Amino acid sequence: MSTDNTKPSPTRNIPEELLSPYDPTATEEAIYTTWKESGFFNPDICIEKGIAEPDAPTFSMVLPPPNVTGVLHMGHAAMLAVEDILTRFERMRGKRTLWLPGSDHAAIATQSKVEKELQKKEKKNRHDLGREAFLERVHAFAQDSHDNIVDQIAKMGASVDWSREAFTLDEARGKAVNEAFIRMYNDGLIYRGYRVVNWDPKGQTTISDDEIVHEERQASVYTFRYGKDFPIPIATTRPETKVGDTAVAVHPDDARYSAFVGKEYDVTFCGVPLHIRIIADKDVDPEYGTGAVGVTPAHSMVDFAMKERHDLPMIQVINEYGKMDVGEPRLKGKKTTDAREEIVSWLKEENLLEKEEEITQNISTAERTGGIIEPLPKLQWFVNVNKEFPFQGHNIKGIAHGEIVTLKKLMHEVVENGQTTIMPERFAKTYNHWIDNLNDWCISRQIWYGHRIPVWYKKTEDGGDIHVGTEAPEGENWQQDPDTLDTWFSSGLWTFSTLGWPEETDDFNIYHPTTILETGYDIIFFWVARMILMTTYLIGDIPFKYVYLHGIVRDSQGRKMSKSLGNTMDPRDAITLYGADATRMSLIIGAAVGNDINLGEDKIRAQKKFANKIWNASRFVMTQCADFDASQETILTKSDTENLKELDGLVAEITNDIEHFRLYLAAEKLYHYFWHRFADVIIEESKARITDGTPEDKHAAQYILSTILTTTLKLLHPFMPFITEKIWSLMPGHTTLLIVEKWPKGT
RNA sequence: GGGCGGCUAGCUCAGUCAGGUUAGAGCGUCACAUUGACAUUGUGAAGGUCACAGGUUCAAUUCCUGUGUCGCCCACCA
Repeated sequence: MSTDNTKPSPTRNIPEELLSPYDPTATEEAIYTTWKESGFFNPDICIEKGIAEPDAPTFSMVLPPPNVTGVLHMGHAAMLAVEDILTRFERMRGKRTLWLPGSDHAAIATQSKVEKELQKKEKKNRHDLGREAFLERVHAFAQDSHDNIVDQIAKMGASVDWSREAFTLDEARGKAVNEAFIRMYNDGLIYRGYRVVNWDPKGQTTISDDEIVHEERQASVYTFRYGKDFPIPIATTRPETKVGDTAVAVHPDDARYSAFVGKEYDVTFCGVPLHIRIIADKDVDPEYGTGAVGVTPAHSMVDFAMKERHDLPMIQVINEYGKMDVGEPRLKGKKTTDAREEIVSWLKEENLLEKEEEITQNISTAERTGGIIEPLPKLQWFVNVNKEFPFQGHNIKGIAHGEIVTLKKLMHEVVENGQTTIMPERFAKTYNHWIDNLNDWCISRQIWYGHRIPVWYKKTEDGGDIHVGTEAPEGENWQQDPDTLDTWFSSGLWTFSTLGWPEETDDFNIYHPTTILETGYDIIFFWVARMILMTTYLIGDIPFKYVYLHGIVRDSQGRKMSKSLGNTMDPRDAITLYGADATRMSLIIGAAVGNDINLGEDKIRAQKKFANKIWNASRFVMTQCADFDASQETILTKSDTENLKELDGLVAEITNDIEHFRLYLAAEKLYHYFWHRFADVIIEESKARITDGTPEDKHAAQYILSTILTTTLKLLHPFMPFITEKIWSLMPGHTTLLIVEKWPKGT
């Protein structure tokens, strides 16, 4: 430092630390440690220390548990900022405030990540290691990610109660998962069924409908007949599946084909004998293609549904590896794409192909592995969303105890009756639409990392026994189901599994239902809907009163951040360069509920300047008020009174905005007020009064400055916790922490 | 195919889901000033037919209808 000491020093009364420009990196870690050690993140300690009354209203929220697949991105940072603002606000308002952290094992995402690494580094797959050894690897990876994530959450300043931290795959959550599964099984809401499911040949597991991503591809659609004498031509994009056809469906009113309905034909299709029945089904669109559909019950969900309606046979011709599984040597063992070519050339040879056209079609791929979904018939576990059962709870408006309901009905009801409010409102429509089109949820996965299905099988002479329970029953040879549960099954329990359920705990009684769920709109189906499903059924109550959906953080041009575009921004870098406070502010300003956030570095830099402004203004006020005597009588001028009135107005507005989740507005107003009213005008005007004014005038000016500073620091604290806490600690007479100061009230 | 959202200053967005004087902010740009809280500064300026077209109204960026455009979600017309 090259500070020369020759100048008269107006700064002699301020603490050393305030002299240099604000340096977030030097401050933040120590401040976070102070908070953590104070215990104020934990509501029990707040009550113990008199910060919150024992009977104060509660504010509770779970942290959407980040996946233990790596590090946090800007979207997480935005989420943490919003949630921490709400938490700090309510804590300062004296509520019993709980923000409960944790992480998600993210079954398939984590496993496939570890598998990829294993393949890349050691050229091994999970079977080379075996279940136990492989799981050890996954656990080590998950632990590592977890530690990183915890560190990042702290760096953002999140005031989560670490003493209650949970993990979706820990022992306590395992109990909740088993309890939920067993109850649902006993009520007939979970069943095992042989159905066509979404099979991911790459990940070698089933996945749910929601884990499918549609991708547009060019494809050929072929119009042909099974044989020369077959009366009806059909069209398909997947000729290779046609060796599994057992019917041709036409519309009941289609005059062209009505004469054939009910007839049966035997043909040999590319060497494979087929027995085809002509059926009439209203699901067939007579306008499309030839108006006739080849029905392949084993390899198409719609066709499977037709099979159920018309009692057709089902022949599986493709196996789990996406290879043909039929006797004909031309096809057997071939990949589906190769088999397709074989069949097309066979059709040409036989002169059966009538037309070939190019179309764009949507192809189903697996979200995590990118594998192309192969619909296959498999014996799997499902949650039945349409099954009727008597409602066991008491806390859902409009539904009486014992009333016959379905899971769909419960999910609809709590949003419709206003018990749970989805924000922004438009997403309630999306939510309802999703429920209306919801099919049974396939919850079993053929992967190793996750909650093992609590079901036991035993082979017997006349088939087998099944037992649903946490432990194997008495007797020999019981084998647990090798499959694990969809990761969202355990996250669906998150609002209450984290509070000790199924035990009757104080935490559960006090903090459930939670006040608000803040999460990204991209997981409204995966998670929000599943939580509502699980909670309404298992608890007979809502999981949360409000759902605050935030958008996606994009780059400054509105593009999605992605590694391939090279426009990603690591929150850790942003924090290092500009500080956590600036990073938080940049993610809040301009981010209305449900809107995507365009974030450029400029925006963060601007907020760092703001932090510096706060720092310097505070330093100035402290200097000027060093000789302020609070015991002296204050005579305010008219403009002083107006300034205080304006401050009161600000307090009221900020309070109102946060209460209504308009954080972006509150942040902008604070920014504007502090900089352009307080610093630019009020402080400027005070300068002359303090240097040249009468003692009374000087005193009044000092009173105004310190009052405004004190109040604005409180208002700013939820948004910029580190710098405000730091300044607070440097102000004379402050021995307590700003984090638990009382939120200001307008007069 | 169904549904949803955006379109306001060069860029990113506000405009508080109850229409009304010169439509706001940040960043950027330009000019000037200042080293006595802060050059991470101050003052000032330029810059907008509020996508377009109809309609309702005394009055529309704001309400209604339609069009265009960009984007998103859902959906196995084989």
